[in-house]
Amino acid sequence: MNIGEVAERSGIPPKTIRYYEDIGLVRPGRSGNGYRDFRETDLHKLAFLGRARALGFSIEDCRTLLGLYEDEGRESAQVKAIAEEHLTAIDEKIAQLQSMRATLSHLVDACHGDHRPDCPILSDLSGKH
Amino acid sequence: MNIGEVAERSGIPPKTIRYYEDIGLVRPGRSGNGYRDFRETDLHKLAFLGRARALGFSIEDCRTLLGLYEDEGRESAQVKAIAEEHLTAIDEKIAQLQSMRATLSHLVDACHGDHRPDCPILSDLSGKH
DNA sequence: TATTGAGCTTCCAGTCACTGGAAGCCCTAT
DNA sequence: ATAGGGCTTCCAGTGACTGGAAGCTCAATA
Repeated sequence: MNIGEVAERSGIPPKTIRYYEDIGLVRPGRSGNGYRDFRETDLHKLAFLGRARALGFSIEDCRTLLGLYEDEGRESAQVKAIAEEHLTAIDEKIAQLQSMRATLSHLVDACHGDHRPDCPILSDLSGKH
Repeated sequence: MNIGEVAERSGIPPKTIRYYEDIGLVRPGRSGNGYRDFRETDLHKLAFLGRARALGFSIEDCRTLLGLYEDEGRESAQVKAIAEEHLTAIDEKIAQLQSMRATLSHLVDACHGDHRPDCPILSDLSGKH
């Protein structure tokens, strides 16, 4: 399978697939012409990576998860630990964004947004007084 | 004022202040010994930047906001437009994170997390079947 | 057979907003 | 004289790609 077909079937762009090979996440073979030659297992891996990335796992987490996936002797506790840690990180990010959102939303509501220069948003950013 | 004092009073690390000078956000003078020499207005600007960054505005947004802040002839509508656009972006990020969170949270709950290898998280990532 | 054009290759650079580290100057206190 | 802390510049690395250039391969068409 050439990279184009794999890209289409996995939903991952060719550039990204090459990058994943660079950093050792997949190791496709090569055809006589120098083209990458992907097997079904490579496609499967890439789809796995696509889903893991869509859940926000870092590349290093993905690498570990892929390793666990291929390790018959894994303990589900290892997987769960990674997922829980990631979940905590997501919760922290959400909380941070919601805090920004709250402040910003107040400021936007307070700004009349017309041709005059007075602006509560800028006042706040400048330290109010 | 030397960079150390400005860093302490603005809450922005010296490295970051130098970086802000590099990209033209602040333009401190220089003392005879080559040290940066900050005035109160520079400090004020840096504090402004710190607050804007804390609300998640990009550096380019910060540059624009700073420009508007210093422009007596600004229209508050310009400021509000930037803030509203940023608010929308924040809402999109929150929605995306919440969607990840929901999926991941289900998977974590479904995983018993013990010494056995069966794992709904990995099953899901691998495409289930 | 010659020539398109699409698809593939590698390599380099850029993104964003810093951050770490190295090498070296300046200033104050002991 | 020396030690330390603070300051300077410059270079490189972060994460995860992404864009672009130069050039090779392949299938189809004129």
